[in-house]
Amino acid sequence: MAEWKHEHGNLVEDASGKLKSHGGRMTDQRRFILEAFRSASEHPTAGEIFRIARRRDSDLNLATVYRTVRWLEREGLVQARVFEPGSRSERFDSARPAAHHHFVCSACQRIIEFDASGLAEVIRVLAKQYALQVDQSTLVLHGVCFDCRSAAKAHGRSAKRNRIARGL
Amino acid sequence: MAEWKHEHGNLVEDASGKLKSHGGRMTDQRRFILEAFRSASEHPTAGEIFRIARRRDSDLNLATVYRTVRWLEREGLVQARVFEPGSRSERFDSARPAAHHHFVCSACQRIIEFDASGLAEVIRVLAKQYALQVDQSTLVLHGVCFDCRSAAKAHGRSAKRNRIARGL
DNA sequence: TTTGCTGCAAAGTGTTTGCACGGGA
DNA sequence: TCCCGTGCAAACACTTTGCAGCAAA
Repeated sequence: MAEWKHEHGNLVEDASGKLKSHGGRMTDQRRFILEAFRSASEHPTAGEIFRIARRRDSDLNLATVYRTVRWLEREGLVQARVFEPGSRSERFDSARPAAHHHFVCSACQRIIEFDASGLAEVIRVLAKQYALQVDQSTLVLHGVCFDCRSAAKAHGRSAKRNRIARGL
Repeated sequence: MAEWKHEHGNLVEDASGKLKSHGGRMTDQRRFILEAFRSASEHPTAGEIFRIARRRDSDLNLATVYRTVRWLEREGLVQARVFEPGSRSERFDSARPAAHHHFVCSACQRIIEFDASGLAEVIRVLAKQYALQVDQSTLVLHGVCFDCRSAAKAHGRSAKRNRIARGL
């Protein structure tokens, strides 16, 4: 995975561009939200973005965060995802062109991204076999990440301590 | 896919078994819910199960449906899934031992199951590469199914008419 | 009689919407 | 001036929970 915390690239600039071409405005709130998105842990929820952005504008409202992420979604700059039923909140993911997939650690909740190049071939075969037109694929793996496995092996270093070590 | 509507097998019997071994009771409500599950379209929501089961017991309550499906989930007989963020409800899936994956048709909303045998190898490689312990994998494909593609090609047979033809 | 299951209503969570105000183009 | 974006509160959709009564063992 090289770096589990990947670059969100130029979300702010991309968004500014989209705004200009639609007669929209780059307000302080939007900038704070975009920056929060960028500094948040991977795949933040609306609430997580809100809590971070609010540090810069204590009057910021959750509704504004939702409006902004939904707008980013419409513009194709981010994607909403639900990684597990039961955790009822959507997580937002910078929608990069290359298909990227996710591993969710059931111990520390970390979400690791990866490219599954081999998957493309599997899907191609399936599409042919079942005569499907496949537009999008989502692979989510659940299990235990390397750190948590090492931790468990080492001895009592708990998933909780892993989370804390990562600042979550 | 052989048959898109697969056998839910003996959900009722399986459930009875689990009930007996835990001192539980097979009530009418539970039976109606289990049978509704079986006769429902693939991957029903709690609401869909409720609407069907209520035809047999007009006093049935949604809360009872939720309690029952959550219990089935705990017993490992069904699995909750969210196929698309934005459709806020969970869908329930008979949890068969073999990993099975899903294709969601964006035209007629049909959910098609398939076995992706090739996927296992892809995952094995990923697990090794990233040093992950993978316990569960979920592959969801979005696109257009064979029927809807044919329909579109044939001429105006709409996705809606497809749905109706399938009794949804 | 004990205990499990139910219906009901209320609460809870995450997300969306109507509205009036305020500020930028 | 126009109208976009905001905060606020209410509405929403889905799911869960507390409780009292009922029913099966």
